[in-house]
Amino acid sequence: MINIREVARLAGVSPATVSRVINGTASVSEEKRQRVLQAIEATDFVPNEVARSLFKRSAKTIGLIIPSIRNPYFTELAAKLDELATQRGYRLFLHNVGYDLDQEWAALQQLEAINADGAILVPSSNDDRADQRELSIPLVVLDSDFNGPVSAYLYCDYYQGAQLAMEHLVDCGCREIVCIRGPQSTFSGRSRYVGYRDYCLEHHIRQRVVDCDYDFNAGLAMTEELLERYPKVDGILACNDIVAISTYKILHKRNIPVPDQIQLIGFDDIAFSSLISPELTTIHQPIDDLASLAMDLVLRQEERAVKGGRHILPVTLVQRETTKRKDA
Amino acid sequence: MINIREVARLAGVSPATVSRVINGTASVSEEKRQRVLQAIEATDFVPNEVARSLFKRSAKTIGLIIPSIRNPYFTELAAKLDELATQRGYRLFLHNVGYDLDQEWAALQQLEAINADGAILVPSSNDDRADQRELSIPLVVLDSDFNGPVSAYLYCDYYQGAQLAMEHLVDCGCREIVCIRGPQSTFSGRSRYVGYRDYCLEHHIRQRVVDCDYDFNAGLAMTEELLERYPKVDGILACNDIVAISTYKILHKRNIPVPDQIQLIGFDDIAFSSLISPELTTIHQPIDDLASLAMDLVLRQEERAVKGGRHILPVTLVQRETTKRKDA
DNA sequence: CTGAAAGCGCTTACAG
DNA sequence: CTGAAAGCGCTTACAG
Repeated sequence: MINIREVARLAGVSPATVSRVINGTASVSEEKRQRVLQAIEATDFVPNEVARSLFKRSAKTIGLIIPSIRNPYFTELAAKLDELATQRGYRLFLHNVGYDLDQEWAALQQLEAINADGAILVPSSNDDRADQRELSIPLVVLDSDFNGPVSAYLYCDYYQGAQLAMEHLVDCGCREIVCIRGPQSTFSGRSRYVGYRDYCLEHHIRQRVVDCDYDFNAGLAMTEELLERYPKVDGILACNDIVAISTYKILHKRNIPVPDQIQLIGFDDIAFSSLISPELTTIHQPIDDLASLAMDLVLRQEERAVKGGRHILPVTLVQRETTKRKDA
Repeated sequence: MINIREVARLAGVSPATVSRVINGTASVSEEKRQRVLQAIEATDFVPNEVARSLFKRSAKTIGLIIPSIRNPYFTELAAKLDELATQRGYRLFLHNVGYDLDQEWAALQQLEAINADGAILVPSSNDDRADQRELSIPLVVLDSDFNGPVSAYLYCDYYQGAQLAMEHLVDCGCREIVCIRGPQSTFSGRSRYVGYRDYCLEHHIRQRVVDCDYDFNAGLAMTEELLERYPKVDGILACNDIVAISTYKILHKRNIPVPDQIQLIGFDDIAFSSLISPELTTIHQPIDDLASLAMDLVLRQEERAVKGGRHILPVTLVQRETTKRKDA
């Protein structure tokens, strides 16, 4: 691997001068500039980013830590964040931790160790302590609200989302609504469920709950169980779209008409939810806004830290084909 | 940010000794070891990975460059590769380049610049020259077969896959099969189409082709066009599963029964293809094998380079619900 | 077993 | 405008 000294030697200048023309950080006589440029050309020289970032203490990198790369919601978020980072001259370093708290913590440490300029964390669990130790880089936490020395919190109003969903299901005439709740160790799982629970409490509706992980197979299995346990169900509030899609699959297989016999609503509004047939009614999360704000927050922190700010984004109901209003 | 000198000072030893206990790279007296461990504990010291990798010339990182993070096929590949890398003590650095050749090239250079230990590239185009310059790190190219100074090539037998698909469609009684072909600048798009073309040539079938990008919206639009252009179509070979899913959506919307009136087959066998209803018949790619082999190849290269090896994996047809054999 | 020294490849004051 | 020098934070021969 060629280095800056080699290039300097070839061009007959000092390494400092080479550095200056590469970075445009000071004026260099046109003649030497040309010689340097030629030497770079001739050698295919690419400056060693590691050495550079050791000196600069910045890697021009933002880390993103997500619980699962197999969930399109996270993937869509990552795609948007990636775009934004690139636009601003940063790289996005995606860490997939597979809902493993140790890996999550390791990822955070690694980001710190590679001089990342900031990290965006979607915690694998709301109980974790990943944020408890003071980190040397700005940390924006998404989809969680635990307390810790974090730069900023950012999440959607899931509680409100669940209420919206329930209201809608009731408007559609459902009387026996069961909630397939996600992992209760998770902020999204918890607050969506609490939204459902409170709605039931307020309206004197009996709670009907089934527990489920955020993945296809769990969704398939739990739907079977749900039908067993609540044979008269006429409305289902799924903890997220991928589970809702699994749910639909089982209903379809059993020839249960949707939305005529059972109405179904998901959460997230991933791209697939409007691609399947029938299209899924769901609670839409403003992923793009979420990503923009998150990126703003991590990068702004670089200058002045406004610790612990809380930012809550609103959520909307998107009615599509798996629910139908009574009067319609 | 605390550094190794601080820790050494606290423990009353030299930085070299601290380094030795951290890395277990030489024996240290038990007493000093304890003092060092305590100092590390007390300061929450995390060694600076940048400095370390500057010295070692290895970042314990493998880069993965994909054209699009929004295509589940790439995402599933990334998930598997991530698992494998972690298992072997490497990080996976995912670069999403959005089918942009400049970004692809930049990503490769960046990986080189950060002392990555190797790169796995899924090229955005078969025409690109990303591999033309000698790289200083091992490069395994997936889903492409261009010629260049690459460590290894690895792809599935798409040509064969397309033939399998055609055979199946014909067995199912289709007479007017149209091929929604993917980008012809792409190896997968090209070889799948060529498989279709050659099958048609051999069996004296008229080619019916429509061009499409690898994404949902394109799939939606091109299916409309296809129906316009080939009103008597009774079989569709889609360039990949996400396009096939879009195609199904349009057929469903128009009340065209699948597979009774039109039979449909995809390519890739992403997780979603068996989750939608009806389940999609498709050509299965052995993603896990692909990932394992790719990881083996990049890492093995570290020791001795076997330049330009070509590895072709077989592909299988998975019949599900969007096709039906005549006799069935 | 242990420390002082040199070096990984850059960049930036500091002089001139 | 330009070079010599010091330093970013580690690690590993080299002595002892």
